[in-house]
Amino acid sequence: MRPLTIGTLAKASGVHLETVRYYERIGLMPKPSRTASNYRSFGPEHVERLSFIRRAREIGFSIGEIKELLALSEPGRASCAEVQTLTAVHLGEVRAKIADLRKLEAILTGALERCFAGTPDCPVLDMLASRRPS
Amino acid sequence: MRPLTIGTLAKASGVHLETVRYYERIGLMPKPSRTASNYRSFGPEHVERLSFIRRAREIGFSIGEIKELLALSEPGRASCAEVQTLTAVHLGEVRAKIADLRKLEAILTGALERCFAGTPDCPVLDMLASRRPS
DNA sequence: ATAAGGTCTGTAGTTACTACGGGGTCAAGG
DNA sequence: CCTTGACCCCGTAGTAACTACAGACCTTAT
Repeated sequence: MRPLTIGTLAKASGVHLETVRYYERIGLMPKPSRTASNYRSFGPEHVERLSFIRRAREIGFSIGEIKELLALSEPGRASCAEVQTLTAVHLGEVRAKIADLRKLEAILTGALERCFAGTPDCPVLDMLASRRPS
Repeated sequence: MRPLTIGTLAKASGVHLETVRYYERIGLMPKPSRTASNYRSFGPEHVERLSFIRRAREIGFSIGEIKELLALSEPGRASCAEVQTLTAVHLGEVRAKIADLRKLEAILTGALERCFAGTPDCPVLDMLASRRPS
């Protein structure tokens, strides 16, 4: 497997090309070597790291959290416990967000149901105008 | 009730002071009249509008959507149907987000459970390294 | 009179990208 | 050999929705 250009790496990892450069700028990806004509030159380890990052982002980890995960995943750091903690914190955030959204769902559903009941004024606007959540 | 300063308005409506100025800049709040010394001067109608905006934001409407809601709520526009549509669209988005987050919750929970089972390698990092969602 | 606290403007920082503009480079076809 | 199209370079600016200054001015109370 010979060196990949940034475009090939982007396709291989499923990350937008400009995002790869962005990750390099913020230090999430290492600065790669360059060809004679100053093109970035990547290897399979970059595909792996970038794919890791993409999956972690999809699961909702922040860039900061991913930096920690990557640091913890370096060989020699028997850090499962710390990864666990980080994941548990993130899981808590996800659950909190779900709870919030369910409340919103109930509010919106309630307002819409009153709409279909054919009330004179608009129940959605009423709700927004005067915090009557029920 | 005499005119309110921006700080009083902010407290009365529950919106951060700098956010009030921001809303004015982007045209979400009207430009208020000014005192002789150039202080903004607000009335109760501003408290109402700003509270409406805050509640709509809490329910997750975007600034753009709130602009529409405010336009639709002006007297003379019997627009309950349009408000309904907007709300239904938003409700759809909320439900989609809940569905996404529940998937994430399952993934994270699964990874953590395998952790507690005391496997040799870190299941969370394994999952991120090699898309094995099960 | 002075000190504390409120307000003014404009600008920059936040998160995680995405898009542009103006230029250099590479590979294939004619 | 030259051109055309696709790729790459860098730096900057834009996105959403704020939040946080800095430095100046004003008001209120002691």
